[in-house]
Amino acid sequence: MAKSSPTLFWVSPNFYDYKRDFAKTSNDCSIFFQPSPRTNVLSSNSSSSFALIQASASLAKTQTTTRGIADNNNGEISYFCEMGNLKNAMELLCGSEKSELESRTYCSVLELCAQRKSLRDGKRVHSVIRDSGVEVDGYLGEKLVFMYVNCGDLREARRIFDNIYTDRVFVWNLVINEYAKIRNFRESVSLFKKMQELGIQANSHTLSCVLKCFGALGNLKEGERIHAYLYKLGFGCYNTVLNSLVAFYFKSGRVESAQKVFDELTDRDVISWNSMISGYSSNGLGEKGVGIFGKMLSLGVNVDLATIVNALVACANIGTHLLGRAVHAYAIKACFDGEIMFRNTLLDMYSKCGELDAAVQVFEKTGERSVVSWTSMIAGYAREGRSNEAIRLFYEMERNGVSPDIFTITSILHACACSGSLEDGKDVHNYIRESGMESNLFVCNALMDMYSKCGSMDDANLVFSRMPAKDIISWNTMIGGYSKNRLPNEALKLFAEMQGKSKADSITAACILPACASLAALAKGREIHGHVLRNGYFQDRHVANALVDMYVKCGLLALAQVLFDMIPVKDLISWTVMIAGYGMHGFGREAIAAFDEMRHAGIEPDEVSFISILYACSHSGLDEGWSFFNVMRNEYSIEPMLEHYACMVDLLSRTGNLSKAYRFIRKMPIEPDATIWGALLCGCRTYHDVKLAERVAEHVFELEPDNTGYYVLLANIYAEAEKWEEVRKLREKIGRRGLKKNPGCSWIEIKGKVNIFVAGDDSQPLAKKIESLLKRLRAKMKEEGFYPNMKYALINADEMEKEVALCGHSEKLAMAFGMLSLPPGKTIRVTKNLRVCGDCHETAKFISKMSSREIVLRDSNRFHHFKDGHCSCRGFW
DNA sequence: GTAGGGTTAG
Repeated sequence: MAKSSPTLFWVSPNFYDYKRDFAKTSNDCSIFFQPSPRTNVLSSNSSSSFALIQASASLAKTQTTTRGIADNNNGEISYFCEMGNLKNAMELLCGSEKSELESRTYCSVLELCAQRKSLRDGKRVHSVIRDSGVEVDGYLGEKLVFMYVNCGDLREARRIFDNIYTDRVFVWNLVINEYAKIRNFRESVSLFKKMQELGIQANSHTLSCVLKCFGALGNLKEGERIHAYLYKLGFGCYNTVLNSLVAFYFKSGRVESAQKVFDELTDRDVISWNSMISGYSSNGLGEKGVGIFGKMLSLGVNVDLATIVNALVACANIGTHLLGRAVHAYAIKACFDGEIMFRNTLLDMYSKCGELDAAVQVFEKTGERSVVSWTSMIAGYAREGRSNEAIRLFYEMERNGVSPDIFTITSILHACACSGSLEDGKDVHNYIRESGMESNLFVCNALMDMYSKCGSMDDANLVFSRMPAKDIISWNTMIGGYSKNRLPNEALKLFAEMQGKSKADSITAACILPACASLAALAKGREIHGHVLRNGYFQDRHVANALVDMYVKCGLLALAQVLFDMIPVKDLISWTVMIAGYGMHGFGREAIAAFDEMRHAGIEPDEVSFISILYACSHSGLDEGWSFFNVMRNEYSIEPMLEHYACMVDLLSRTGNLSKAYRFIRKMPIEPDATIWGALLCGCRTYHDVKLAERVAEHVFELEPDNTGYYVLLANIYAEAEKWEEVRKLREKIGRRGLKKNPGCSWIEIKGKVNIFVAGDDSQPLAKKIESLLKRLRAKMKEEGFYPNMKYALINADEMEKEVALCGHSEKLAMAFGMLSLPPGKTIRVTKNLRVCGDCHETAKFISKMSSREIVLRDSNRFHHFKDGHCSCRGFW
């Protein structure tokens, strides 16, 4: 296709084709536009207007003098006002006999005060008026309101306004508009309603403002009523009103209604067109916005700075820099490129289109950089994940004497959060304190997010607790922060505290569900599920995924699967959660099937979904794991991370290929961590390879010298091989190190209450009953020959052996508690913080057979479903 | 007569 003419290009009904074509054929976009240079306002001759003022002033002077010196000062004051000499007018006013001053004189001074925005002088005039005892009648009162509004003292303006009971629509508009300016739209609307009750008819100014208010308040119904009302009042062809209506519909997301109003607008001006461009892009229809810009050009509509700015925003919205470059070229020819607003928008457009280098170029060529220029650049770096450069720029900005504002602060905090740089974040926090921005809601929310992402929930909580006002984002940030930082109890506590203070939304649900999942707090999770259903939050994919994950981790795999099937459009996360779920519950085959189905659905797996599938294979002892490992590297070019290697070592170890696993670790291109060696150590225990275990343990102890679990594991290996001398040596080694113990702990939720058990703890209310139940069980197990491993009992009872002997007994206590507290036949669901111990595993099998009830035990590694004397892990754990 | 509608950064 040949290059199209500028007109053809822009008015094309099928924009996409042209866009494609454009990208192929054009490098120099400027040729598509033929702008006429903008009229330079500054070059117009201002001396003529100055002469006009002088002439009228001398005329006033003549009039004053003809009236005579003996006359009062009213004329002279008015003369000074006309001259614009506020100082002299004020001096004369204050020096005059109060009784002589006329109402119209006050009015002219007030007018000038308003014009000069001098609240100080305005207040002095007001005080003179009060002293003089002149009646503040309607007209003077209105002037006072006008002055106070113009000088920015809305409180005082409102006080006078409420006292004068004016029926002049102009004055009402003044106040209504001022409330809208400070974004107190409710007050504007309330005054508008009052005005209507009083029978004061709105004019076009009123309607424009009120439409803006309803747009901002998201009140579609009321706005539509104004739409009908404005026709009734005869404003149906006022472009100012219709422009507001267009903006209102766009703001309310009613693109078609906006379009219709625009189509029927006969008297379109540049603002009408600009509103269309901005409205389209703010509704995610950047292409249409750019199309409107093209149409403006082809129709020869004069564009202004706002047009260019809006067009660039539309380009940024589409995300292709080629169109943006075309607008850039046009703007240069039309002489807009010196405008700081244009440059800032241009910079942002390039940065959002992924052309950071171009953005830097614009930034560097911008002589007078405003805070917006710096902030856009910082945000650009942060967006690309180049946090360090963002932070560097932040300090450079300070050195250049530009003060950051709220936008800068939130952008830089975001950069610190992304790079996890707590120190820089704290520096920024110091700056925030010094500059008094600590009470700003946005700043606080960004601060909490930064601290949470940098892993310091204590700091986040400090900010949270000192916030003067919190919104839903503040709560969600904290709850989500606790969840992500593995502080599920704190998350649940805060969620409870939130009740009655702020209404939970779908994001809250997505933030709190992982906490329920991590604690296996099924009752709480179900409660939130109810909340999700009542509010229709299941439509939110984050919520749906979090719900599936919660049920997976609470042990209700079947329910998780039902919910998963109900998700209409499943994303990568949905699939990954389900695949991991199958894996955790020992359904390796199902995990593989789900993985294949996901790929058939055209969803590309990422490194996390590969961890899920590799984990599933290893936990079910499936050799297919190897083919997935290779597919990941060869087909998807994903470099294996420690987690992937750990799965492979686990798979080799479980399937008895211990020396292969050892060689595999040795050949890893990245440094193995304790988890990897630990996986092999587990294998050594399963296959009773003491020799290898000793070699492996050396690595493990070197990498994680303080992790008790690994010492216990090695001790178990020795004990099972009846190497008591080695057990003793190990004990000595541990004694020298003075290890912190990580106590085994299990919990079971009954009627929503979480009951926690620690090994050896007999302070539970049912402790006696639990003890005797376990005694009876033990005896019965012996009787039926269900007790394969009595080796633990041989160990001498001192501290180390006690831990070995008692290891995992907390789950036994929890299971017994479940048997005593739950009705017969009801599934017992127990969660443990460490891996389940072998003895308890046998006990659980026995209980499931003897009492014919299912036991679902979640340990730190996976799920064990015990039924009829068998476990779903089939010995793999 | 005085005012109003669209305008860059999170």
